[in-house]
Amino acid sequence: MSEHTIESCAKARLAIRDTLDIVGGKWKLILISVLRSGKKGFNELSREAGISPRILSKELQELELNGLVSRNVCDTKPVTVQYELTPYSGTLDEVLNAMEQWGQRHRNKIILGD
Amino acid sequence: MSEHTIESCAKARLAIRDTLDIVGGKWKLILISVLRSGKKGFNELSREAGISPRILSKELQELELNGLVSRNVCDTKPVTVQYELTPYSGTLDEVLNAMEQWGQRHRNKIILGD
DNA sequence: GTTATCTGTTACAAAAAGGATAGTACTTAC
DNA sequence: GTAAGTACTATCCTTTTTGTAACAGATAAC
Repeated sequence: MSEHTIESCAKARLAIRDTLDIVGGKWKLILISVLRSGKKGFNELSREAGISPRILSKELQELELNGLVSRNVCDTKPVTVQYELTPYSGTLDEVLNAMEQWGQRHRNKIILGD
Repeated sequence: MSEHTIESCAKARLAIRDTLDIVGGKWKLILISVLRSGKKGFNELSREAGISPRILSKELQELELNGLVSRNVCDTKPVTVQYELTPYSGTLDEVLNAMEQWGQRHRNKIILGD
């Protein structure tokens, strides 16, 4: 695990690129993070994440395409749609947790004067 | 840890955004991954990572600014520069490992027919 | 019928990111 | 002095990403 040969790093790079292709960018991980507190409607997501409808629509489609989010249309008065994390999205938990922890620690490090 | 309240998710989102600000984008994590196999020169990095000098220069400056990479000028015949991971970059190990694992598993899942 | 809510889409614009190519400055080898 | 290697930088351009604003279709409330 702590070996970093040239070949093992080539594999690592490929894997990282793959991951970035799926959840890279400004919004994917944020949206998943938001959805962790439960299923949400479209406008709800837009407000909570601070993302414009246009981008949100695109991001959700990509997340759904990659099996990370499910979209359920509810037969309510004004048709509502519920977005929800899939079980498969749980495989990203380690990534999300690691990034959350690092972000918090780094922020502390900066605040405490580098 | 498995609680995902609205407030805890707000914190999580902030932390994730912080992390993305530092190591987001197409190259940062790739470069760190490459440097895990040892210190590298500028052209060496450019070749191994497949990144153009202009972008490489910019990315390295940002990584150095954030204390993740150190730049050492060597007093050799043609002046060479060695880029190396700092100890602090080790705090990203969990993030990198998690992303590597996820990328590999996801690739397998896709190859094996989704 | 006007207004409001919900889920989006469309058209347009701006900004950020990334890439290609060439060139600079220095040194060493031939 | 010519070529080649080091480490970049400058310029220009394309692509990608993100954002803003408006609008559409459907239903309900007033």
